Amino acid sequence: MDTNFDKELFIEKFKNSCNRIQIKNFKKNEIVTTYIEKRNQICIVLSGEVDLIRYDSNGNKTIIGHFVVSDVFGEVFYPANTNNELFAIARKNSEVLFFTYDTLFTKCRRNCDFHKELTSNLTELFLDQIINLNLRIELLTKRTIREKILSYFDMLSKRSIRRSFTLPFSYTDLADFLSVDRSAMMRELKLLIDEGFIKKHGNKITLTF
Amino acid sequence: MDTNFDKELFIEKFKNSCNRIQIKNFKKNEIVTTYIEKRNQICIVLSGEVDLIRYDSNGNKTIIGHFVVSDVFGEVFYPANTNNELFAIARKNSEVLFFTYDTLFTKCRRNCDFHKELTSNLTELFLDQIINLNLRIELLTKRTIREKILSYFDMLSKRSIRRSFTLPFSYTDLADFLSVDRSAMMRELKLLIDEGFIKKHGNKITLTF
DNA sequence: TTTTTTCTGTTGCATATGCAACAATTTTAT
DNA sequence: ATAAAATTGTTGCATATGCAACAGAAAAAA
Repeated sequence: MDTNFDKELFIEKFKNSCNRIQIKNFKKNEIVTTYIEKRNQICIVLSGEVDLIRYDSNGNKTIIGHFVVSDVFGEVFYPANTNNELFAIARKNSEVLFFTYDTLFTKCRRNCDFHKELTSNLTELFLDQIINLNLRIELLTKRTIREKILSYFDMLSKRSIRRSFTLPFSYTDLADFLSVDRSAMMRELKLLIDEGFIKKHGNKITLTF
Repeated sequence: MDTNFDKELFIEKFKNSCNRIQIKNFKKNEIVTTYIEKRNQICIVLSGEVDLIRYDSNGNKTIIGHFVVSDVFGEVFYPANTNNELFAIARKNSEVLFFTYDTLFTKCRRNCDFHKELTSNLTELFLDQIINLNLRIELLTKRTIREKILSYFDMLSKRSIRRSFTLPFSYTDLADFLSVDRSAMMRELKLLIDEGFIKKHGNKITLTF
């Protein structure tokens, strides 16, 4: 984004100016929230990383979303009658800010002027989230495992401005994120290495094409 | 959404109050916009339907998004260095509103007070778009064609509040939307019919489970 | 440290899905 | 009205992917 909106600053302001919000800390692997009838809840990651998880009836785990600092998530982003059981889990020790969407449109007790700004800043956060979701859809609509892997790696490469980067996931989780079978993904990774497209040391990947 | 924000009204206001926006009409199958360096462009569907399309190097067509009245789309929702060639095409005769994201934060010539409201209303539009994208991701992360079909049908069923509904796509396009092979999808549809899960007359589907 | 758990890497096999191809039907254009 | 184009419905075959299973490595817990 080439706007001059300062997310960090916004979050700092958010944090200190309003009594309608909560900030909680979570240790690695703690459940941050479940998506069950907290209809208007919005969460913002202040530090750490949070994953949104779905287990289907076959026991398949899918990492629906992977959120980092300043990313927004929460049940408000799902339609009311979803029959999915989703839950957010802290992947690292994390700090998460909670509020309800309604809060935005009513004054808080202190009548803080933070509300004036909040809406437009929230627009920016939402925009970023839409961009993330579109990237995710780009990935998921790729037809083969190979294409999914390469798209994702390409994205990480661009993000780090290097041909090398460290995966934010274990390989097990990467498979769940790309929504493919782990062993099939490992097989494809091996092929990509053998064919000289990538190099791999632990969870560090280098693109060689 | 259970807010009292009136999208139709907002769009009407939008349409009449500001000189920073454009409204264009498109006939069925006309290209609405291509995603090439119109970096901050935002589009809103005022009437009709618009699809966002990607063709990959193998000639596979994917319907990345399907937009209806009050849905937002545009290049602003994609990161700058996307190597995807996307374009939006009118699926029916459509009316589309265009503006640039920057416009929001500068006054227009008439100094209309529409800007005051715009941001918060845009937040609502963005929120709706996030919900749509999350639904799409739900679909795409389903592991089998059968699950994708049933999830999608379930969604349409809930939306129409009936067990019967009309597909907004041809079957060819439905396959491109679910990101699967058409013939494989047709085969699976036939199985679903044979096993008594659904009924199908033309593009009208009835759930029977 | 030692033990336990999770993750990685790999393979054989089963099958769901993709691909190609075609006729029949429906829709759109002339 | 007629021709052209697109969609639907179907099938045989090839293969990419999923599934199960396991051993070794690494990480976490005790």
